[in-house]
Amino acid sequence: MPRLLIADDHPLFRAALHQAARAALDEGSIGEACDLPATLDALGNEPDTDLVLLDLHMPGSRGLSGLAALRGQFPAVAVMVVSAHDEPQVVRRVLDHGAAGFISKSASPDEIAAAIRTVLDCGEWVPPHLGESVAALPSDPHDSELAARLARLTGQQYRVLGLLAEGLLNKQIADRLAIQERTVKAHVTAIFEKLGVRNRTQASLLLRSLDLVDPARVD
Amino acid sequence: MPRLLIADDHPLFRAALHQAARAALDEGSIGEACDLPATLDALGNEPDTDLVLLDLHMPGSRGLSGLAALRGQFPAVAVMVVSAHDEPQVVRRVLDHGAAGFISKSASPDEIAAAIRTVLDCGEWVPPHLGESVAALPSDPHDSELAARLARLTGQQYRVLGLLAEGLLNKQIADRLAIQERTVKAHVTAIFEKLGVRNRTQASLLLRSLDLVDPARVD
DNA sequence: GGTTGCATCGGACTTTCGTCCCATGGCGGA
DNA sequence: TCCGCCATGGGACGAAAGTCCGATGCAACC
Repeated sequence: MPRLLIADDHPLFRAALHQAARAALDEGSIGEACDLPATLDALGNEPDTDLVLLDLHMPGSRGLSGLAALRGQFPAVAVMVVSAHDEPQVVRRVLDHGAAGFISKSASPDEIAAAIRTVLDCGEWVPPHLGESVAALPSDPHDSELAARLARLTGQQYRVLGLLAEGLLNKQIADRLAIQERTVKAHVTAIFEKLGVRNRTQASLLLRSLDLVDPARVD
Repeated sequence: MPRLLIADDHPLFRAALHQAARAALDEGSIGEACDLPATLDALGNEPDTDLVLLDLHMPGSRGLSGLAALRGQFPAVAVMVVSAHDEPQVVRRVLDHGAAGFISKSASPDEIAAAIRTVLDCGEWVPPHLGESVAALPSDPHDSELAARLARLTGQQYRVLGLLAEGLLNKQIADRLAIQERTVKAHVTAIFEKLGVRNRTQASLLLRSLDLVDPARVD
C-alpha cells in the first residue's frame, strides 16, 4: 500500500497530479503539500512515504535546492520531479541530485501514471522523448559533488543555510527559528565544514548554484 | 566616423561579427576585446566609442552583470547585446538594463549589419521575429530598479562588488586590486548604500540575480 | 579657478562573524 | 543498554566586517 506525497504550489495542478496518481495506484494514500516546509513537515510525520512528486518551483525553493533538502533529510524516500522545464540539461541535473525520475508538466495522465508505477517499482523514469539526450549528457562533477556535500547537512542545518543564503544575520536566523544566536553559530560552523566553504557569502553562492534561474523567469 | 568595439570571448565569432560590422560601415574603426575587463579598459582608453557589441557570456560576466557594469560606467556608449539566448524574456531584460539592441547569434550577416546601422543611428533594434513577443512582455520592476541602482556605482566599486560577490574577504579584494583593506571597506560601505543592502551576502545576491544561465552549466 | 566627484588612506570604534573549548538532553540504532 | 548523532546552549576569544569621524591628491568640468 504505497504512500504518495504531492508537492506543488498550484492547486489545480496538484489536483491533476492527484488524479493521475490515483489512476496509477490500486490502493494507497496520497497526501498533498503546497510549499517546501510543508513538504518536509509532511515527510517528518510520515517517514514511511514511498514517493514524492516534487515541483521544482515552490515557495522555499527556486530550483534544485528543494530536491537537495529533501534527498538529504529523507534519503529513503524516492522523489519524482515535476516541472515545466523539460530541457535535457535540467533533467540531467535533477537525476544527479538524486531524483528517481522526471515528469514534464506537459505529459499526459497516462504517461504520468506509467512514470509513477515505474518509480514505485524502484525504477528510474525519464520522459521517452528526452531519454537519449539526457543519457548523452555528462554528469557535471560540480553538481555531483555538491549533491554529496548537501546530503550531509541535517534538517536544521538546511533551514539555517536557507535563511543565511537570503542575507539574514545570525540574530535574525535565531529569531526565525526560535533558538539562540549561539546555536545558530554552531550550525553555521557545521555547515561551513560540511560544504567546504569559509564564509557565509560562499555558502550562499553554493546554494544559489542550485537555482534553475530559467531565463524565462516564469513565475 | 563611428567607433565600434566587439566584445566576445570566441575568436571565430568575433571575426564573424567584425566582418558583418565592416559591411555595415563605410568607414570607422572597429576594436575587439575578449573579456569584460578588457572591454572596460578599451572603453576607458576610447571614451568616444559609439557602440559596443557585447556577448553576454564572457569571462567576468555570466549574464546581465557585464551589461550593467558597462552601462553604469559608460552611459554614453550604446550597447548591442549579442547572444545565442534569444528568448523574449532575455531580450526584455537586456533592454531594461539599458541595451540599445539585441542580436541573436543565429542572425544573418545582413541582419547584423542592419541592426548595427539602426543602433548607430540612435535607434533600437530587436530581431524582427521577436519584436512582438518582447513588446508584449512587461518590464520587471525588480530589473528596472536594479539597473538604476547599479548605474550609480563607480568603476572601482563594480570591481569590488564583483570580487565581493565571489565570496572573497576584504583583504583578498585589497590584494587583487593592489589597494589597502581600509579602502576596500570604504568602497564596500558605498556599495551597500547605493544598492540599499546591509551586508555583503545581500549585495552578492543582488548581483547574482543578473545571472541568466544556471551557474553549473558553464560552457 | 573653483567646484565636484572619485580614489586613496588613517584612527577609532561597534557589531557581527566564526572558532575553540565545553556541557546538556533527546532519540534511534546496534 | 550503550553509543552516537543531533540540537541546544555557555564562555571566551580572535578575526572580520562595517561605520563614523577625518584627510589628501587628482582629474574633469563649467
